[in-house]
Amino acid sequence: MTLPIQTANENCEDCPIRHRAVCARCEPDELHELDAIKYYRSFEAGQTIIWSGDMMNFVGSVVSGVATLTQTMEDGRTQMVGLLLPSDFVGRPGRDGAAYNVVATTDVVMCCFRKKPFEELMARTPHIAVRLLEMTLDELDAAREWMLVLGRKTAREKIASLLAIIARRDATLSTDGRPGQMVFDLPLTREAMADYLGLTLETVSRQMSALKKDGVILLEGKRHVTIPDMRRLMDEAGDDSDGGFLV
Amino acid sequence: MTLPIQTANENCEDCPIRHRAVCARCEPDELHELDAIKYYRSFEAGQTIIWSGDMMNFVGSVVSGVATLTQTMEDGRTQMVGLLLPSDFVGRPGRDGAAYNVVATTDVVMCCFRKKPFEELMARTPHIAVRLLEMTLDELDAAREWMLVLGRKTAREKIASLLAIIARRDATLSTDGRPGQMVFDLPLTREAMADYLGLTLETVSRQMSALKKDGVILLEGKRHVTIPDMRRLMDEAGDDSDGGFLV
DNA sequence: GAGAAACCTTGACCGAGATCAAATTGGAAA
DNA sequence: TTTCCAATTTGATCTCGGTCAAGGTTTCTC
Repeated sequence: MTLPIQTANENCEDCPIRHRAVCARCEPDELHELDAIKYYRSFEAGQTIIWSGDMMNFVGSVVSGVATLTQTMEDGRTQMVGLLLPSDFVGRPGRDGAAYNVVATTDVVMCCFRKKPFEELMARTPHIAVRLLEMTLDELDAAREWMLVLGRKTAREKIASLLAIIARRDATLSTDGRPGQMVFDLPLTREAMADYLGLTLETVSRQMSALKKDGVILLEGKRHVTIPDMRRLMDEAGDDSDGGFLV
Repeated sequence: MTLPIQTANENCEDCPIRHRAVCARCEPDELHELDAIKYYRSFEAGQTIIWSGDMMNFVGSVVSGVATLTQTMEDGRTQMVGLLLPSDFVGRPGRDGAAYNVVATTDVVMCCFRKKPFEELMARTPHIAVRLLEMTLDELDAAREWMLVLGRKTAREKIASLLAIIARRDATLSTDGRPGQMVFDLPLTREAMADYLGLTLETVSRQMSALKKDGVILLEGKRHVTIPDMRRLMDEAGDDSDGGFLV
């Protein structure tokens, strides 16, 4: 499992672009040039950041908060195709139209660059493009991993897969520090989970209840989740390995 | 619809890398350097080119033939996650292990570069990385488009979506040149179609028969397909637009 | 051209997940 | 606290696509 979910930056000062998305190996003058075309934008929870089809005159990355990428059919069926977390990159150098809706699920701050100057800088600076290429290849792997989930897994396996991914991203070890035990708050509603998994929210709810009844997860309230045995959860997810979890 | 299916090169001499994948804007000396680390490999239909988990000491692109990217669960469920056609790029600069099986569905010729020198060249040559980034972003868009198909479309819509994609890639206009009419040979077995669509081969067969009965497609034999009305097929695919077909 | 082996189609039946329809919970506002 | 409303759970029923099974085609081999 390698959805585009990543741990927060470790050494970020003010803008994740600087060291994760683009400039891990930038020279000072390149950083200065990036600074010159950089600006920040804030969004409230629920607000749409980008509409599918919009002109996009910027690229950027998430500084804080969570946003989702979704595609929608005209009859309303929607499929989430990605999750944007701090340090994740948005936008396409070399293309103007946005391909999906980007919606803030929490309050979000983005660090943006005007597209034209960014592209020009990229054309002169190999490691910026190389870094973006690496990130994009990671996202592609994640999207393809998710195609297996969507195409071939059962509802129970889908839920377990999603919980495993979220746990990997931002679970804390429980207070008693039992190895393999993880605790976290779900950052998604049941409906958002359903949109991610290609299910209905009723099925999500039923499978969450089933996993709880079977002791695979513990629930306090609707959102607070404890995984007593991560290995067990991975088994339920049907992953043929540890899913990269222990790598 | 923008699966990683692309039309064949228009100006290719011997190696698609030269102008599509990497070197559309290469200087002569860069081309020469690429030549120095380039070699060709041939594969027979049915042969596995890369096993998931294998060490990959090369990157490259398809010169001729068709290959598939598949992921498999230990119980045998498999999901195709990409189709490789002439000019498509394979491999990850910056990563050693392959993430999926790559299988030749026809005889395939690949143009390969040893990974280390390729990475070094890329680190010095911005437009190589920029070009690969553009291609990878296209593939990412395609994968995400496919997530909608896998997660939210009905069996009939899935089949129609796949036919539309294949038609867009390599259909010829019919002899009478009727606008909107397209003719092509399916490059996939029913089982491969099922693996692409997250269905069983029986369901694929039934839906093909249904589309035929309803006049959406005409079949001669099992593989030769005529689309009398492309617009009608797009409607059956449930796409909210022309799916990029007329762009 | 006979036989074999893929490949494909069709039918009967079943079940996982969708749909429709109430409850129930829980957090925020008053 | 009480009310309210969105989020969630649970139940009853239905349906699409899966599963199992039997033939039918096409292609390859000898």
